Amino acid sequence: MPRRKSEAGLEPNRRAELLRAAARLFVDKGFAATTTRDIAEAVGMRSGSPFYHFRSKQELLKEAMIDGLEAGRERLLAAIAGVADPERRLYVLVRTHLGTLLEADCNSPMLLNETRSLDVAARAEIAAAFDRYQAPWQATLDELAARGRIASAAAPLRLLLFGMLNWSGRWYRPDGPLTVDQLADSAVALLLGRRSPDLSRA
Amino acid sequence: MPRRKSEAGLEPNRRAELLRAAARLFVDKGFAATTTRDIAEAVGMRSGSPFYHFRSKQELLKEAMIDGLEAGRERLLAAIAGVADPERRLYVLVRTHLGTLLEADCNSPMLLNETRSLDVAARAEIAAAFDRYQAPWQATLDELAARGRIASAAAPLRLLLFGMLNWSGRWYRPDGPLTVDQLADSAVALLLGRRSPDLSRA
DNA sequence: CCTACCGATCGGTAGG
DNA sequence: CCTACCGATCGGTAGG
Repeated sequence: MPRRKSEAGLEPNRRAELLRAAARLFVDKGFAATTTRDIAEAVGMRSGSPFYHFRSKQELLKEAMIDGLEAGRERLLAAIAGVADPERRLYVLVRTHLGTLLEADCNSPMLLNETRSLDVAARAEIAAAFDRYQAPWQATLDELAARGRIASAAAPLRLLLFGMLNWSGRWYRPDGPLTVDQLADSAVALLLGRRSPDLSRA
Repeated sequence: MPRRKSEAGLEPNRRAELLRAAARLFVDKGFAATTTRDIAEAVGMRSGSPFYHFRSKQELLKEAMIDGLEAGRERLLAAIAGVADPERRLYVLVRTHLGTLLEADCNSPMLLNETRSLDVAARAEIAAAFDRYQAPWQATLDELAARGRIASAAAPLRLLLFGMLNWSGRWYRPDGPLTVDQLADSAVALLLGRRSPDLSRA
């Protein structure tokens, strides 16, 4: 069921619409299993039309990933602005990240999966965007390590942290027994070595 | 470059060979991006021949996943046999799981990703196999919780744990600075709330 | 397990 | 952004 016909150029940003639809489909079905026809149909276009906006299916993926990471980064920076206490800041980072992953309609971190579908040049762009996304995390972990609240801000800890958060995109169900707030609490408690007994019944 | 011709039935188990090749390719390129021709070629068959052993590409995936989970489970059970202390047993579980994931040539847990490509019946079989895989973990976590060494053995903790372990399949490089032993140490230290200062330089 | 093949689908393009 | 289309590839099958 196609949407209304576009009025010859009056449509402001079909490109952004395509990117959102593509991101959603890539997350749900995977890059290879998603058809450019699926994407076109999702925004009410004909099969060839996405190629008026993007050179290739790969470019659609690359742009969707970079846009998603950049939007996520801006959400992070806005959320931690003025949060001086590093423990509190870690919580805000975790909660905001889980929000992007589990609540926003474009859970971009899950797309990191699909980097393998890109060529070397595009991979480098993704890596750079992900580094920017990681920067506020690294700063906060460094601060926590300096104060002795975590053992180390070195690679293993940061990667284990992203692992436990990102994997939740695979199993978390919004209609399940666990709220995103509770999940964020559990993750932070685990990281900071607290017992968080209030969650033992979740 | 095809292998030698099979001598009419003397070949014992081409089926298992196909499953190993399929698992490897599915992990590396993803299910949808892997061609049944890729799989055939990997074991020196012609394009149509895998369908002599398997009804469909989906069946190949399902069998590869179940075999992988079952093999992983047997490795787990063998490794923890006779390990009475639950903290030590947790370490052995983590280390063995990481071995399956990062060292064995069939890192089956990564295939859990591809469950979405299966129909409902097959998904139920996978879920059952994964439950069997999880059983020894749950028992150990319950024991640790009963002794107060972790806050809770409820869902969030177990899922966060699998998350941080499984995600490592995405970034871990055997030729990198981190050994699998060190990674296992970091993960267990995080879980049990220890500081593990010996890893602060990794 | 191979040969030979089919129908369907897919990414992408020409030309407007 | 649509119409109309192409070449390539893919999962799967018949028949031996």
